[in-house]
Amino acid sequence: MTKKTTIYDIAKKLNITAATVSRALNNNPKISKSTKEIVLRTAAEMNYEQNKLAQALKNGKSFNVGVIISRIDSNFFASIIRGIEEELFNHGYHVIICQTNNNENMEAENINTLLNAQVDGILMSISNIDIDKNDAFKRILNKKIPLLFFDRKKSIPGISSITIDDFSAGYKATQHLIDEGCKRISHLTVDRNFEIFRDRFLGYQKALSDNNILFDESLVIETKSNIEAGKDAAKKLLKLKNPPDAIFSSSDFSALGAIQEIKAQGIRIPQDICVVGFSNEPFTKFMELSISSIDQSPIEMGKTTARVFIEQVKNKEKYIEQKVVLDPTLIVRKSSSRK
Amino acid sequence: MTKKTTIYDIAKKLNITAATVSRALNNNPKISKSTKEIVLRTAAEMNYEQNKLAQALKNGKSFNVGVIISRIDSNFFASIIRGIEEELFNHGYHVIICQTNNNENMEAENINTLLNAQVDGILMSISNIDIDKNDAFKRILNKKIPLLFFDRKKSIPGISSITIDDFSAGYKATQHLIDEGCKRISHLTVDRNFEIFRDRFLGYQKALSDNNILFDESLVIETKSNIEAGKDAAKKLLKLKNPPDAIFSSSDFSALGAIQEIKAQGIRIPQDICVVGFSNEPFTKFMELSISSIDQSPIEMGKTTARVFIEQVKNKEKYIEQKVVLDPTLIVRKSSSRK
DNA sequence: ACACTTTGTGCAATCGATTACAATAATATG
DNA sequence: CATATTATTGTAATCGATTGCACAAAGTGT
Repeated sequence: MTKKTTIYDIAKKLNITAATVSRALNNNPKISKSTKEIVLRTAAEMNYEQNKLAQALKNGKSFNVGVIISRIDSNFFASIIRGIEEELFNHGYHVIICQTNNNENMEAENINTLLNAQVDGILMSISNIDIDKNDAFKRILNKKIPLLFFDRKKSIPGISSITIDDFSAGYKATQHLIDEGCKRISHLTVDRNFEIFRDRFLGYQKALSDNNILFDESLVIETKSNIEAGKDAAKKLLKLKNPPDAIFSSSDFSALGAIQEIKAQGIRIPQDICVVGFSNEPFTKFMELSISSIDQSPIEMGKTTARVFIEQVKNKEKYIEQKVVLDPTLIVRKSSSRK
Repeated sequence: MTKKTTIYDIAKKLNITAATVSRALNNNPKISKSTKEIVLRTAAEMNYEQNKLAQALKNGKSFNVGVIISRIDSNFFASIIRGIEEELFNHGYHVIICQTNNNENMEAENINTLLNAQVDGILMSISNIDIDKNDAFKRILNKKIPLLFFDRKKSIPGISSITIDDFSAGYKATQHLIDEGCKRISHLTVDRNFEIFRDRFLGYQKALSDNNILFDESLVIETKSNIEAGKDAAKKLLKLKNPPDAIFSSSDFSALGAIQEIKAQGIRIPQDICVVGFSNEPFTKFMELSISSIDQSPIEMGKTTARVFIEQVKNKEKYIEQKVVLDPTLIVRKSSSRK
């Protein structure tokens, strides 16, 4: 069978050295025009293709980038990866996907195997709040390859991050609900140990206080990001002696669950209760009772992450951490517009 | 800074050879227990980690697998990748993602760069119907690394594929519509040059004839898989002198578009027209007027693809192509149940 | 015509790990 | 005690490409 041809094969055929072939292929200026031509031609004839592994080993650069997320089958993360892949492909990089399922051990394991695979960088949305206390994490820093956070970040000096302004998003959503005439606004949060959820919560609080609405702890519920959790949260809220007239959820999925529960109880949306979700998952738009949500422009987030990575690779010495903050967009739909 | 430690560093420290270190680390039976122990201990102390690149170069095995799809930001493909990643991770493989956006040139380019990167296999849903006439494709065969098709396959001798039974799916959906009392059933197809779409169409035809319903070419419309295309198709159908009383769409997205258009024209679903989509995208379940659809169990499809790949790698010699056909499940929802 | 710079290639080491073969030490056999 | 075995470890080549240094041929200057 056709065993792959190497620069040695080309060299032998032309009675020159592999070194010369390598230089010719890399368009090294020290090689004469005539040799370059014949090498190039011969390489084409012999169907030569560079072995990236050998190159990677020699240069210490694999042109592979690891991307770690909790799970890929959510539109948000899939879109981010789409953005990353598209952008990096143009620079010759390949994207290696890893999922943690929000498991901290998995996250550490993923980091380790990616490092062993000699990736040139790691782009991740963290699953472990205390990632900086982790050995795997320290290995990344030791190796001095770029590490970037997107979405779920942790503020660590020297590490760039690409996020949306979650505080602003929380503020916008809440202000919108207030503008619609809501007075008792509940907030479904996830784990506030993560900066993104804390910031959304803080934005929510700030909007309340800016509008002289008293913050009521009992209206804040910590849930998982899924439909069932949203239903449960809604049940709790509706049982209150003084139930809310609006819900701002940090997740589209729990927002959907809440909506289902609210409707099941015969309460009207948006007349009785307005709802705003988060992430602008496709289904929020498609439903007859479309759900207002915060768009995080995930493709753009992915592309930006890729771009920052590329910059970092190019200016290794004079690298300065970047904290890119994208603007969230509130998308008002039926679930929260009373006009 | 901490430069990575190699087996040579360990060897030097212990006054032995790198060969011995390598053997000790690989648990080679020829190495004495005592040396193994001290090597292992020293390796740990020095934070040694295997360089997979060097290993890959030597062994001709990178433990990377390329996955090529049209785009990752659809639930169907994202779920497949989830399945593939989860399964392959357990066998030490990493997944490299590539997107074609249904562009044939992109597909060829992706194959080429993956091969240069020395992936150990390529799993793909094809974007190019004539892929077998492609040079990039021939390179895969020449290299003798496993190539598997999932979802959009092309029947090529020697190449395994993992799909659902699209004929059966088309049949089931159509039969269901007939059972609901529909007589004039339209079919929205995509590009019937792809086997999956042709098979769905053939299943549709067969169900019709099995029920003595005359096939009417004017009820078959070729569309793209998106909402706008679905709307356009519905417009055409509703303009017919004898419009359909059911639509079986090969895509959930065009089904959704059709539904929107139908409702906009004041026609009732499912009373006047029943609709069945394809792929069981999440939104089909979430909508108030939930959409019947065919579930392709994408995660399972991904896992199966990964498993077949692993098998193939393990039995290189006695490898026999496999055509795995998973069973599709019709999920009946409101858009097509008249009871 | 001699000394010196260019220009173009070759030599050989290197990246880090693996492995066939050789060699030595340790133990067994008669 | 000499030889045959076996158990361990070392030597060196290999995977494929890159690159600093050396060197020969050709060109330039005086």
